[in-house]
Amino acid sequence: MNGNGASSGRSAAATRERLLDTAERLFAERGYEGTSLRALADAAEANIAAVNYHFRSKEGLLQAVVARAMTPVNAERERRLASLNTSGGHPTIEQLVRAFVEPGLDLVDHHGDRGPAVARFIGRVLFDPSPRIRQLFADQVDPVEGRYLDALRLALPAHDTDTILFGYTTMLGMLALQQAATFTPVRWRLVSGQTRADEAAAREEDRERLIAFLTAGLIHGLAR
Amino acid sequence: MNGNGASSGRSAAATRERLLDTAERLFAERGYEGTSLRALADAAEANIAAVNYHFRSKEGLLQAVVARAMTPVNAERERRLASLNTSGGHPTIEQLVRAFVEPGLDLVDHHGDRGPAVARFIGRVLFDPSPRIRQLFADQVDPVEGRYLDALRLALPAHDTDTILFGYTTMLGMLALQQAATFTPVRWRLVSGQTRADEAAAREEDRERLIAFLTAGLIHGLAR
DNA sequence: CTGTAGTTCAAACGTTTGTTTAAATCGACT
DNA sequence: AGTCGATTTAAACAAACGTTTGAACTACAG
Repeated sequence: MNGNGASSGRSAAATRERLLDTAERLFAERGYEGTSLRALADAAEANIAAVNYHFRSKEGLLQAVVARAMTPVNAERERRLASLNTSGGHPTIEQLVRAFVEPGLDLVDHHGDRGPAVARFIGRVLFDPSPRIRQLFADQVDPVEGRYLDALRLALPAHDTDTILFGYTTMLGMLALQQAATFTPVRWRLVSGQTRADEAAAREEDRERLIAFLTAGLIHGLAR
Repeated sequence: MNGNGASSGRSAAATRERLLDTAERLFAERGYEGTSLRALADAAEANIAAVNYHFRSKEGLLQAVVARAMTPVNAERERRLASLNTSGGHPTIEQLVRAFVEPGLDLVDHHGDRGPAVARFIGRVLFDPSPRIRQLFADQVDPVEGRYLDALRLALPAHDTDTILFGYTTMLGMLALQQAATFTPVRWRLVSGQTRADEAAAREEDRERLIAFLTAGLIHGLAR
């Protein structure tokens, strides 16, 4: 048997990795349906058939990209949630918000150059119309989701299930929204010529804004 | 000249209307790219070429659907904004939120059977990956958007431009989110068998929740 | 009845889509 | 050197896409 895969023409069996990286970037920029396998293969400097060889299909590739991006996020959320529960006393709303939102936002920082692409990709997937794709994503997030809803319920004992669900959905949606960063009115952002450094600072500001906004909304913005 | 259009095989030149209604519904359910002209024509009981005859192209059809849905929303927003400005004194945050959000949410109620489809359609368009589509929508909303940002700035004089933009983007995003109603964890919603009446009641509750959440976030959740 | 403009229709256009095939090429091991 | 399994490649596949065509059909005006 061969075992690893250092192979032919190019670098190694890094073809698989290149396909993942490129898919992540193109799916983030153009969406899943908007990205053709041919454009993807070209950009990855690979053959069209390589996609069907390494992953089963285009959807298999999507699943792999989602899994690679979400696995660490899920783990980190689980870790933080457990840490909050064992540290005695009920966690505060802000602690819960941070435990959910920050692992998502950290996608950007923990992946070097690929960071922005990963985050926008996940945001896009969340908003995709296709039930198939949403199901695919839900399967990845499902287990942690249940525990979070339970924790939210404990932290907001005065509210009914619908209200809790609204709060959770809002948190999830606003996170995805910020990750997709899709429709900030462009003119305004471009008024001041932004440098690379400015972008990083703006991201940091937006992170705290998001957490503050969500915390305030959950505490002061839910009926009863 | 002919003038009107009562015509051949079927009812009238209601073909145009049927195409608009069907496109609205299918675009809402499957997204723009996910809807083929053939499936659309079948569902509308029309010929494929009818789309290119009545509208110039598939994108022309999309533009027509967006315009039909957004024109009254824009007008209503403009009307409310003007009414707030002439009634003396600065409008409150909640008044501003309502003036922006309610015309959007009213889409559901003001269109009879088509209501839910219209709202979800607009939500979907807002989250579409394609720059073309987002541009198309921006062109419809642009003029009112500027006036809203000015009003927000006046109502929140202590905050800088970035913060105002964050607040506006959040408002826009959460409205679209609720309109798309795309990723409420399905299991939870279905725990209690919901009747038609329950859905209407739940929508009314979500409306107030959204307004309260946004108001609270804008007042208590923005730094400085 | 004839003429004309508006609308519908079946059919075909040329691309592009995701997927499959079968041969070529590779590195590792005996 | 030679075999084997893993990988890459060019080529072709059928299906679906948005769009265009030209004839058929409708209704009304003269």
